[in-house]
Amino acid sequence: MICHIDAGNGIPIYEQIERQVKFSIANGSLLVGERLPSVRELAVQAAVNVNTVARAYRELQQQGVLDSIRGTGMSVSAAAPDICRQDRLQMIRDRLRSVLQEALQNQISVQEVRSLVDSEWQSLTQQDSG
Amino acid sequence: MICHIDAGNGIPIYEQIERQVKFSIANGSLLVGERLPSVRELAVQAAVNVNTVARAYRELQQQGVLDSIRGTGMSVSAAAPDICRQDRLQMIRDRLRSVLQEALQNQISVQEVRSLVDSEWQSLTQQDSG
DNA sequence: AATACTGTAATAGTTACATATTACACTAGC
DNA sequence: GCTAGTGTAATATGTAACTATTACAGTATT
Repeated sequence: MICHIDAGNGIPIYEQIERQVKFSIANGSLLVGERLPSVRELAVQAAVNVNTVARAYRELQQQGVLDSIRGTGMSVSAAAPDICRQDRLQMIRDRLRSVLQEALQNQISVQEVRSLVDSEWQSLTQQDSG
Repeated sequence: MICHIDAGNGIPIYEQIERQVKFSIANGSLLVGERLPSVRELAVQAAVNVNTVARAYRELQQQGVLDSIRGTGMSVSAAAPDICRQDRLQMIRDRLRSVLQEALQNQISVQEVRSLVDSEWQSLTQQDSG
């Protein structure tokens, strides 16, 4: 589990962790029953406080994505893949919708948006500089 | 000047106001020399505190977009259209980039993103329910 | 002068997020 | 039993954003 935290995107850190765990499960990078890194371990790796990771794990447990075994750790629940595959595109869709809404309200055309998407995607895939 | 505030998009209110003023100037909805609504007036219209509007206006003034005349109000500066036209797509681009970055990091394809853009755009243009 | 409007400023209180620190309860391995 | 590792919880601190309120300084109109 590698975790990328972007401090400048307006999404709380604990939520970014939640999202990335869900994506990893949807991808198959995390399998049912597999152990997650401990809160302390992930906190160090992501340069973040233990409480922040704990909050992410707690919410994922409440959503039924993770099983918590006190003293042992967190593991991917049996129901997790279904949940996460369902959420996979929806998570992106919601963020996208917010941007498109602003664009639409301010007289920006679909063509301009499409063009921005393609050019930015190309810029991101050429090299992971950002 | 009609101002749409979205409480759930992670962007501070004062910044949303800034952006919408800039878009309006870039669009030609606000012309050079034109008076903006007073801080109190816009605060009521947007259901927001006066201080929040004042902060947006102050920052726009510091960027050279607005001229402030104490006792009279704020007006669109001569330099504003150039600045705002330059920022127009860039503001959307930056938000878009952040979403695309998350999509890319989590194994979502360009095709899927393009499809989301088109379907969400259609959903937004069919009727302004959001 | 009086009034009503401007922007501006200062203060205080609230909420959300994140941090640092300490402690507790549980489990596994020796 | 001891130790080292789990998740969990409580407390305190700091910061950013927002609100509410009050006050002040300038301008325009009457």
